[in-house]
Amino acid sequence: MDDLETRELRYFVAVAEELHFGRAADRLGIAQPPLSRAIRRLERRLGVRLLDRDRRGVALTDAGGVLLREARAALDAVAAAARRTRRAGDPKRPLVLVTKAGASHELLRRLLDALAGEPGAAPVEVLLCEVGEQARLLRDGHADAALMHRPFDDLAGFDTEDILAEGQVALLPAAHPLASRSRLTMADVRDVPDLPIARWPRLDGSYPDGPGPEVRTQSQLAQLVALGRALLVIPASSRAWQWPDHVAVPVVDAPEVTTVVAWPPGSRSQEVAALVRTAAGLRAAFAREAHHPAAGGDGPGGLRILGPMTSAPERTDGRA
Amino acid sequence: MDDLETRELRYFVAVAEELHFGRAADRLGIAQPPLSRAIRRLERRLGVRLLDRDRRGVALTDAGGVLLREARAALDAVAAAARRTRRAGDPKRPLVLVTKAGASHELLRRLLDALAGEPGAAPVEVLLCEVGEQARLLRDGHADAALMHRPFDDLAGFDTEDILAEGQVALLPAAHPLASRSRLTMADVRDVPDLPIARWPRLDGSYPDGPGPEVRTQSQLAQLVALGRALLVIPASSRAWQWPDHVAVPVVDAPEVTTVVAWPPGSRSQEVAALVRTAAGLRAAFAREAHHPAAGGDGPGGLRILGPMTSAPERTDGRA
DNA sequence: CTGTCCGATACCCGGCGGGTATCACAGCGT
DNA sequence: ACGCTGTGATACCCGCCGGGTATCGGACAG
Repeated sequence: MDDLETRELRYFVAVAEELHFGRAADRLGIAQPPLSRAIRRLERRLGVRLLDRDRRGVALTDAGGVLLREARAALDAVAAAARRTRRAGDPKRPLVLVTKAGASHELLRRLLDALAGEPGAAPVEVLLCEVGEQARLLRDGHADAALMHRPFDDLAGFDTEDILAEGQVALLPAAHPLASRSRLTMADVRDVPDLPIARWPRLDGSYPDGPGPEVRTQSQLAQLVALGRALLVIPASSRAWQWPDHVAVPVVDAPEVTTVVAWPPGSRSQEVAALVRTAAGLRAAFAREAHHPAAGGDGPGGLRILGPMTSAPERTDGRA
Repeated sequence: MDDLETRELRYFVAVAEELHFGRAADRLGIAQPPLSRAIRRLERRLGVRLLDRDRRGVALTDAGGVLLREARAALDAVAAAARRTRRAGDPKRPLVLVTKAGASHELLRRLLDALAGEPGAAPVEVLLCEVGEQARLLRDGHADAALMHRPFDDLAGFDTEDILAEGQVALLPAAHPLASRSRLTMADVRDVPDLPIARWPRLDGSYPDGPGPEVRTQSQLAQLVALGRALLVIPASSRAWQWPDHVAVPVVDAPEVTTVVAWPPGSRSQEVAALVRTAAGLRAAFAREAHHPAAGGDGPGGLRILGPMTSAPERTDGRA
C-alpha cells in the first residue's frame, strides 16, 4: 500500500538497536511517547509484529530482524542519494577512495601517483577507515570507490575488479624463537602460547572463540603488536606499517588475499571508470617489475599478479 | 544534515520522469503547487539545482540525473524493506522466483520438481516477467531469487551462481532457405533481407540501430515470429516456446548464454540458500544426463555444463 | 505493599503538507 | 498587436499529524 517514510525507518532502527524505547527516543532527540506511537503505527501498516515487548525489555521478532537489515540498507541508499547528488552539484568534486588504514600501502601510493599523472583526472581524496567499514562508506555515498580485500571484506552488492593477489606473513617480535624461521605454517602460528592471534569481529559483529584478545580497531592492534602481546597474520603488502623490531615471516598455507577495487553497481560516473582503469593498469605495472618469469609461480608471501580476468564479488565469512 | 524523506524522492522521480510538473502532480494524485514547493525545498536542502526550468519545459541538470538514478535505487530499497518484512511475518510465506517468460523452460521445470521433492522446502511461487524486469523485481522485494541470463541481463548488485551455459539458435520459418542448413553464423543471419533481427532495448532503454522492428515484450516478439516477420537468435533451451512451423538452427559464433540464479546480496534467508543449493545441484544432474564425455566439448547449440566454479556478477551491455 | 522502571495512553499544540485561486510569462495563432 | 493557452510560481487557508507533557498500568525488587 502506502510506503514507509525514512523517518519511520530511522526510528525503528534506533529502537531495534537499543532494544529500549527510552534510550532510543533519547538518541533520536525526541520524547518516548511519539516513538512508541510511530513504531506501533509501523507495525500496523506492515501488518506484522516487529518487537516483542515482554515484561522488562524489548526483543526483535523474526520479521523485526528482517526489517532491521533491510531498513539499514534502505537508509544507506537514501543517504547515498543525498550525498552523491550534493557532490554531483559541486563543480570541483574530488573523488573519494576509501581503504583500510595500513593496507595495500604501496598499491595505494602507486595508484595515487598514477592518477595524479593523468591529464584530465579528477582530484582524489583518500579516506582511511577501520576494518570492515569500507562497505558501509561505499554504500551510503561517503566514498566513490574502495580498495577491499578478499576474502576478508564483504564484497556483496558491489562491482569489483581484481588488482593483485598475495600471500600472508606472520608479524613477530625479532627476538621471538619463530622469527628466525624462513617460512611458517598456520599450524606453527596457531596456539603459540605467548603470542595468541588477535580475534577480529566477524561480519555479523560477533567474535570467534579463541585465546587471543578481541580487537576492533587498527590502533588497538598496533599497540598490542608493539607490546609483543599478539601475533598477526596479514597480507604481505601490509608490511608497510612496520614496527622497527618486528620481522615478517611468510605463512605458506595462509589463505591468499586479493586486493580489489570496488565501486557501487550501476555507477556510470566517468571519474570512477577512470580510476578503475588506472588501477587495472597498475596490475600490469606490478607484473612488469616483479621479475618473476611465470605469474603465480613465486613463493608464498610474494605478490602474484593477476591476468586480465574480470571478477567477482562473492559472499565470504569473516576473518575467523 | 537532515535526510530526505521517501515522499520527496517519489515526487522528484515523478517530475524527473515526466519532465512536467502538471503531469507529475497528476500521476502522484496531488495538485501542482505543493509539488513545485516540495521540489524547491528539496533543491534548497541539497544545495543543488536539480531541474532547469526554462520557459516551455523542464530539463534535468547533471545533479538531477544523479539523483534520479540514486532515488530510484533508494525507493526500491525502501519498498524492498516493506515487502520483505511483510513476507517475513507471514508464517506460510512462499518463495518467489522470477524469470523471463519462456526462457530456461526445462531448467525451471526441473528446478521446481526438485524443490517440490525436498522434504522441508518452502513452497515456491514462480513470477514470469518481461525482458529486463527481473533486476527491478529482485531489488524491490517482489521476488526472492531470479533466473537471469548473462550477458543479457544486468547482474550488477546481486550475488549469483552459474547454472549452465549454452549456445544460441536461430529460429526460422521451416520454409525459409536458411532453415535447411545444419549450422549458421552471425554473418549468415545478420542482414537477411526478408527476416531482420528484432531489436531489443538496451539497459538504458534506447534501441540499437538496424532494420528490424523494435520489440519490448515477449508477446510482441512471439507475434512477429509467428507472422514470419522477424528472425530470432535465442538460447538453445528457449526452444521450449516453440512455434509449430519453425525450426531452430545452431548459430556457431553467437555469444554463449549462461543461465544464473541470482539473489539479493546479504540475504541470510534459509529458504533462498536452499533454492540456490538445489539449483547448483541441477548443474550436476544436467551433466550426468548429457552423455557428452567431456564437459564443454559438445557442439554449439548444445548445453555446456559448468564446473563447480563460483562466479561472477559483472557489468554487461545490453543485447545489441 | 510500595517504589521504580518502562512502555502505553490521553490530550494539546504548532507546523507542514495539501488544496484553491491567482499571477507571471512565453509562445502562438489570428 | 492582442488575447489565448499552457506552464510553473506565489499567496493564502485548513486539517492532519508529528511531537510535547502528564499520566496510567503492569512487573519486578525489596
